[in-house]
Amino acid sequence: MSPTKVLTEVIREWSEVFMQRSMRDFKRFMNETGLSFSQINILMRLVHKGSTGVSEIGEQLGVTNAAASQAVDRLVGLELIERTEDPDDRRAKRLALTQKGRTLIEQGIEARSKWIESLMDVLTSEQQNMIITALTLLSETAHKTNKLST
Amino acid sequence: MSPTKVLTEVIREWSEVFMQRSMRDFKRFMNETGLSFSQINILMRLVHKGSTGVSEIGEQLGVTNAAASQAVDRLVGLELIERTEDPDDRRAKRLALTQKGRTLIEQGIEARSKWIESLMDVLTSEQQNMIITALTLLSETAHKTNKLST
DNA sequence: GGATATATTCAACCCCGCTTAACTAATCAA
DNA sequence: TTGATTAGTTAAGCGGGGTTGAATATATCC
Repeated sequence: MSPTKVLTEVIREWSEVFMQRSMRDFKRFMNETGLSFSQINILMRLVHKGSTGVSEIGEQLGVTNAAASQAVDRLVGLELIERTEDPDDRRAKRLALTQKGRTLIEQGIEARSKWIESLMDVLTSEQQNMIITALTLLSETAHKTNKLST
Repeated sequence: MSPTKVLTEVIREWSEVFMQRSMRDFKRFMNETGLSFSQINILMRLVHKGSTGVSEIGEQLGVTNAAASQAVDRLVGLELIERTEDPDDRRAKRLALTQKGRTLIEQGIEARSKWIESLMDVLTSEQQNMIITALTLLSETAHKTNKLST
């Protein structure tokens, strides 16, 4: 087997395992919070980007502005995000997480993290160190390449 | 900083990066295929488990059997899964992916994999090897512990 | 063989999230 | 200034996906 084949195979395997697990946890998170996939998507976006406008939300989700506006409205109602006027362009709105929203979404990320941590428990500290190095490298690379693409 | 702190911090960072990216790609996949979160969840389950009954589906999704039955029905209508009588217990149905369904969901996994592969492109082959080893280890560990919990 | 349990489906109903279309308000440009 | 564009909201309507409750068919138990 060629080295490239090994690489893609390993990644595919890991993606499948990770997705399988994530789906289950994510569904559970949706049920617990009562939030929809799109709503969580919006909150995640805001964690990552700080603040954005309604159109950008719609664009990322691949839905119309109307849909985005409605989704935002529900989240504002739940006090998970704040919607204020953009002082520079008063047509636009600035959307940002409330503390409540931030806490909630970070709990979701924590839950995901905990699973990987639990995997670590059965490994030796050398193995753990290697994985730490690997994941750090992947995160850093992701950040660099994200800057280019987004 | 203690070693444990480093570990949790690294994992949290990676989870956030990965989730952020996954959400976007996943939503895109949903839009392209026209499938809902639950439907994809069911298909993923079948990729993983081979074949199951309707009740198990409902259980995994945390919904009633009626809801699971309806969801299954729609997927059968789309020719993504097959529903046949269980010869051992003729009250039950056996659900399995069609070739069409299998292909579709594997494309989804492929898409997820491709992102990680693209990250690899900018790394040296030593770094790549380390990541391969790390992910292999994680996958294996996940499989082992899954056997215990499920 | 009759009562009970299990697996699934059917029927009626409700809510959410999406779409299109119409509307308001602010900004830009000639 | 006015006409076009841009950001966002609102309204009406549709379909998906959820619920409960009853119906159906098969299995199991005594």
